[in-house]
Amino acid sequence: MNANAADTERDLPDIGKMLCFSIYSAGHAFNQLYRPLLADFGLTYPQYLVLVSLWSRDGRTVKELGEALFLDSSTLTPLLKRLESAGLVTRTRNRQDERQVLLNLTAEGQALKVRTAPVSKCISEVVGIDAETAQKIKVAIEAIRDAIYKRA
Amino acid sequence: MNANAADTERDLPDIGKMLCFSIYSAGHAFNQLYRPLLADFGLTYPQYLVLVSLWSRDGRTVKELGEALFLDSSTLTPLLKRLESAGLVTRTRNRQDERQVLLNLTAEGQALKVRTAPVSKCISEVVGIDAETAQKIKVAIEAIRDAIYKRA
DNA sequence: TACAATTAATTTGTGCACAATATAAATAGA
DNA sequence: TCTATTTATATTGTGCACAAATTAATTGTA
Repeated sequence: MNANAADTERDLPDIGKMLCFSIYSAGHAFNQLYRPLLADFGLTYPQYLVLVSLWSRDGRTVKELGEALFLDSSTLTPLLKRLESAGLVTRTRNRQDERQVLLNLTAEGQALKVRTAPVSKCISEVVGIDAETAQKIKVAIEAIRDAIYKRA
Repeated sequence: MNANAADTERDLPDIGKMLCFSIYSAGHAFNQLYRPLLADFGLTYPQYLVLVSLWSRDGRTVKELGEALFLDSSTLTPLLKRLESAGLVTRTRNRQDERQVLLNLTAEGQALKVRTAPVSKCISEVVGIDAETAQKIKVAIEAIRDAIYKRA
């Protein structure tokens, strides 16, 4: 193999060396880990993330929720309608600004905060790393995510 | 706030503290970063990952590809049909075992290996971290992914 | 050789995820 | 005030992602 071929080889993508693929595949792994646990409550993983967001701050608009989750309204609107159909959230137009839709948890939606508590405990047990290590990895991944969104 | 309330609070999920959410949102960020770059070649990010896999080992079955990408055939079959329609891969039943479908790159599919080389270069520039740091993060994420798949 | 069990791929149905577009309300400027 | 622009949601269309069920081929076993 000559020098040029070696140079070319070095730049070519290899699935085993791609950081993006590790993130992509780990995302699927988490989804599959959450799925059966959340299915007991009739929830999907993205729906659970919406509820987690609302549990810490209720009464937000779709846009604010989207900023927290890095999702836009075309993803959230149908998802929120499903949560509304399930009786977990209400969607009401803001009287002060009729463009906005305010999201509020119902009593049942609030109650899931406590009822689903064992889920997050189970997740951290399976992942099996200590809080500090997890925090370090999380910060590193967030830095990458934020770098991408800054440039793009 | 009494001790019980503090204990309860500690266990409740917070989107800002969840490692899984950083992975989930970083995955979307990568997808959005790749999208316009790959659109020039008529590819989606998952389609690109399939091609990357085949570039390093051509002639695999759907099952083998799925094991490499952590995807099952119900995801891959329609994706591979689209790549076939685009003239990038061929799908042929294995004569030795008619249950299997062998995947092979066409000349055009092979050619994309070189033509898309600038894409991965662009990605690493935007992510903007050195190879060693990226490697460390990748290994940590893979360990989490593998821990999940081992238990689930 | 029969025929049950396993395996590989496909099909079906549901739910994200997102670009592009549409709609309607609020705001800004002339 | 009138109209152009901006903003917040919703809609449409395409493509993953996966569980569950289906089909067809192979293997195991009596």
